[in-house]
Amino acid sequence: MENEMKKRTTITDVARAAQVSLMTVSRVMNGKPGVSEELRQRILALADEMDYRPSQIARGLATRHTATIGLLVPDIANPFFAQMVRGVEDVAFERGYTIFLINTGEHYERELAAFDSLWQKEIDGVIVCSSRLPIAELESAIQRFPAVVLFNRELATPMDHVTMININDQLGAELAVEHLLGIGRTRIGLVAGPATSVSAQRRLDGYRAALNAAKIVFDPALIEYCAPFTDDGRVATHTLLSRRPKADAILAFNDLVAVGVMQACQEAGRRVPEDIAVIGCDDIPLATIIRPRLTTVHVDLNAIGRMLMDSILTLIECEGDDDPRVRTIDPSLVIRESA
Amino acid sequence: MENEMKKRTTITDVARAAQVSLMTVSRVMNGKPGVSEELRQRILALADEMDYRPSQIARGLATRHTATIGLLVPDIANPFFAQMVRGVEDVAFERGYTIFLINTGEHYERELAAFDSLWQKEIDGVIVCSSRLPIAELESAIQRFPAVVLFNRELATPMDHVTMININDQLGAELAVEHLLGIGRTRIGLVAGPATSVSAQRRLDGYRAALNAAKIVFDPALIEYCAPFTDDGRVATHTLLSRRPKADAILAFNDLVAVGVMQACQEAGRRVPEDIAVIGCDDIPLATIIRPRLTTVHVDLNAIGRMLMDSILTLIECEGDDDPRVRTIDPSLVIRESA
DNA sequence: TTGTATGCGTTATCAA
DNA sequence: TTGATAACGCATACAA
Repeated sequence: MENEMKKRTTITDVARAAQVSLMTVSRVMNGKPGVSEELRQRILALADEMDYRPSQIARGLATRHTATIGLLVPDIANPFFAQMVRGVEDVAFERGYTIFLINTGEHYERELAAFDSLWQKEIDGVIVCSSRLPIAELESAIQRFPAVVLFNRELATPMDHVTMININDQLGAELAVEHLLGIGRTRIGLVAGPATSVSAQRRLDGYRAALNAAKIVFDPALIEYCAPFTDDGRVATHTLLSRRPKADAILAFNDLVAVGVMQACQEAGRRVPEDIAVIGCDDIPLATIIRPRLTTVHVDLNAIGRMLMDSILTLIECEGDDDPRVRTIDPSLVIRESA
Repeated sequence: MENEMKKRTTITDVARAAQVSLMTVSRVMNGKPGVSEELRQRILALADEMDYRPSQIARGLATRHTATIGLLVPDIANPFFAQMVRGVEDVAFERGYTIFLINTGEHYERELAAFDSLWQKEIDGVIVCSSRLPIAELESAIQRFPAVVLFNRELATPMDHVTMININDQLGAELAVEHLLGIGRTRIGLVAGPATSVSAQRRLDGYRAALNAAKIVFDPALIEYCAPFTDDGRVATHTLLSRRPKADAILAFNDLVAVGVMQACQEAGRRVPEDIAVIGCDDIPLATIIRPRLTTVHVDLNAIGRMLMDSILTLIECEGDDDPRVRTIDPSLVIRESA
């Protein structure tokens, strides 16, 4: 069996067919000046007829630009990232770029290997979401790329070719706790997510700050860490509830966890929101699907994705001199039925 | 501002440093024979020290292999595809390949443009999920690629370099309807999804076949098409219910739609599953999150993703002579609480 | 306005 | 076991 394709038409083929030099065709394909309108039209028609498409990889070798971006996410199956990735890819497509998607799976070696792999592909830039790498490793991993956008990670020393975009998780948690306080809840639990997560840490900070502002003493027994999934949230909530049966509200690390919290409450004979109010984070589609509808800290994931891609493009194309290197996104609270 | 990176070390740099020719280094990096063990070790050490990584794009130009696969999906934000993509990417990573992800957004021109874009990147193969292109367009779009895997689309004429993998949606629907029949339901509605979807068509076929086998006459008024999302399913169900108030079961196009069906039933004062049994399709994570837990037609999305990537690799690497060009995946019914 | 020579980083081919 | 040379397809710099 031979599955040899018919050879791809090259710029040379077109030049030969048009009886002109390579360069004339090259100029036409790149829309550069210096070709008579008549010739231009003739070549365009011919190229189209011959179904000629310039090889991006030959072009890349010559120009050092591949019109290609690396996108690192912990897990595309997580709706949080899936939604963002869609935003990234939409903008990429509009602007003629293509996305290399890699899942790190929260796995150390895999993330390092991913950087190496992308480096070999000579990408124009890389967008790194929620990297779990230690700060030193991360810095050395990204420094070699021409442009970098870091999502939900901060660098000690800002670098010229990297933009950092962060969700103000602390503010989000504060808004949530303030709302809970406002509806009269004072024994507020926190199902806090992974202890190693930067976001989790920032949300804990916000939680404490809001309690502090209301002069409520912090009770460590109201905190329970867990993996960022529904069932883990459910289990963690049972633990929390058995330790502090009088809790009258719970803030969850994310919406997935929040659903687990609600399940546990129901299993423990508590009504949501009457007995226990529940607030999630992120506002993924699930939040409006579940009953009671989830009150949650909202961020526009799709818009963030678009922003990530926009940012890396200004870094690449405009050399983005007058562009802020640090950007933060303020979430808002969406009040639905669970609190 | 200059964000010029330090130049990437090339094979020439390493050769010069090692006082050998390009070719020797090339042989070592590719693990090819014909280099003395001593030299090999010396060069390996040197390359490592100099942090040398071969440029995949130069290599691609020389070999016509880019270790790169295109992956077309309608929408990565759809958990069905997100889960599959994760499986694809996992295998790709294990095998040293990188994935170009593109969303077609169910949009005609965008899908065509995506094929063009991937063609220019000189990918080694493309995995196409649930293409919405008319058959002729699809065939002409894929024929130029060296290897193609088609998911949930069938070609009239099997081609040598394309493998087709399909979920047996008809069987899935049959299993669901048979179960419904088995628990005594006879007025079974179908919230059928998009009329243009191949899967929807196949599920309708299965639905009719199962009714037929049970000698129940087909009632078109029990069918309602809708977009494949929760709220659309909810609306469609209200329509269906107002037309056929005595329906005692509903099969939904997918799990998202099934949740909408359950919501509509509750809004219409029906209990699930007592008054109306509900069955979904796909078994996405949501199915076990929602209450009552969703009875659904199960497929292992992650495994399918892995299979897609495996298939394209055998097409590429083994020239897959003795490999079936058509493969079908039989779903199974997972009985939980909603039916 | 058009063309020629050269190089991008790598592998393939052939020679030593 | 090693090395020199020619591609791969395109763009840049410079000539005509």
